[in-house]
Amino acid sequence: MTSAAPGRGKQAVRNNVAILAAAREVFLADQRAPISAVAERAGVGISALYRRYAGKEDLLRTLCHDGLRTFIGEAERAGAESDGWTALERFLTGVVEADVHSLTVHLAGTFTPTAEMRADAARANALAGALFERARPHMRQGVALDDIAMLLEMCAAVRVADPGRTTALRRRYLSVLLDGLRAGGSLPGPPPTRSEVNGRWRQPS
Amino acid sequence: MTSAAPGRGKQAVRNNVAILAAAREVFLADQRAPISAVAERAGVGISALYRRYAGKEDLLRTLCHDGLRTFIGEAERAGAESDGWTALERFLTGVVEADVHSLTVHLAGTFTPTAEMRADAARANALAGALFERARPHMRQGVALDDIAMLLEMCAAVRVADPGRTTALRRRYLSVLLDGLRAGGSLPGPPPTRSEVNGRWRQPS
DNA sequence: TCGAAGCGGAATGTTTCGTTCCGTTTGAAC
DNA sequence: GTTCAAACGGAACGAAACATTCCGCTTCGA
Repeated sequence: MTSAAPGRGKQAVRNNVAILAAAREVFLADQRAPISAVAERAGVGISALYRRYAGKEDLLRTLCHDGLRTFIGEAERAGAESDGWTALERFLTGVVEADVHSLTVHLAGTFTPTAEMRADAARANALAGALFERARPHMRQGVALDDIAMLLEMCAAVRVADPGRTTALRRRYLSVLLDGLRAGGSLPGPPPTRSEVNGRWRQPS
Repeated sequence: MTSAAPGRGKQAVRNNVAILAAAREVFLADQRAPISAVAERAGVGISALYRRYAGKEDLLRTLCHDGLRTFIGEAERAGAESDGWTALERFLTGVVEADVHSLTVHLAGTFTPTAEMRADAARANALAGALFERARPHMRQGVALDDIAMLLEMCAAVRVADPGRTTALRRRYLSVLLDGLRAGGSLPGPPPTRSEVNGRWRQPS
């Protein structure tokens, strides 16, 4: 599909990217947005969407999978830091800035995950777990890996009209949270369980 | 409507409460829930709803206004604490436990506020501002009142299937946030502006 | 026994969307 | 310049989700 096809090859290549970018923006702003909003934002007809994706669910799944891969990439890159705390900090900052959480957790439940996605999710979890373990000595007692997932969720909840400001504010509150993780004393109650954190994913039927 | 009416007075009184409680539960779980879900949860027919409220918007407005009053009540009660930090802490804990935020901010934009609501909102703001000022000496530099609004929003984003666990987890992360607020050092970027925080409210047409 | 206050829930009308379909456009190959 | 498969745009269609209305039935104080 590079340029050797008869017909509108160039436009098709451009649209491949435009559609994914538009879908990202639209579904980040509203996970329940209609698919027509994606087409409109991409400056494209609806048929251009259906030529590429079998349906809405397929598009959402693709988007979510992309987010998962970004998550994995951030984790791998941050793992190169020599200091454990710095690594975790860099990882979380990267994830928050990419707004990966809105692409993954918030879209979960709107589609049936593939086997490959579940494998990637497991890998993502392992990487995050490793980062967490390295950073644990720098944190207060009782903090668990699943706490981190919830903190990311909290950051994703920060949202104002301007996307740039949204990112800036998230950085601000991630900073508060990270400082809170290093404070002394113990935390009230137990951390979330694995199933509480993963409760959003739809089971493959 | 106590018991002097002909017809089904007793049932009506019971339903008054049941419907509001059901609406609270349903709309806390999903702000876009259909009104029929409220009736079902209350164990009541749809007409019982429409006898009391002019429509969905009216019900949502009532619910939101109740939340606003709870917010004010918490602020007044917490204001009685002698220590400024303890007062803020108690206030925020109370607000988070009552899940007031999901009832107010999350429902804003789904109805047109009344003049009385806007007056109450102003009063709520003033009370929160007073609590914040008293606590400010205990907090790191650069924290603003509007930051507090965002922190509440972040807590409201914590949600798992079991409501009891949801409350417990929110307490846990509120604790992290509060410790983060007292940490040293400055925060990245400016706090949110008033309009960023209030952007959700629909203007009275 | 009466009848007004309440109620349940089917019926209605509307809006919102996902998906399909078909006529049109594009551009590489000849 | 002509051809034709690849792509498109967007109207049309059908299904689903909802808010609201309506009407016949129930309850219970007088």
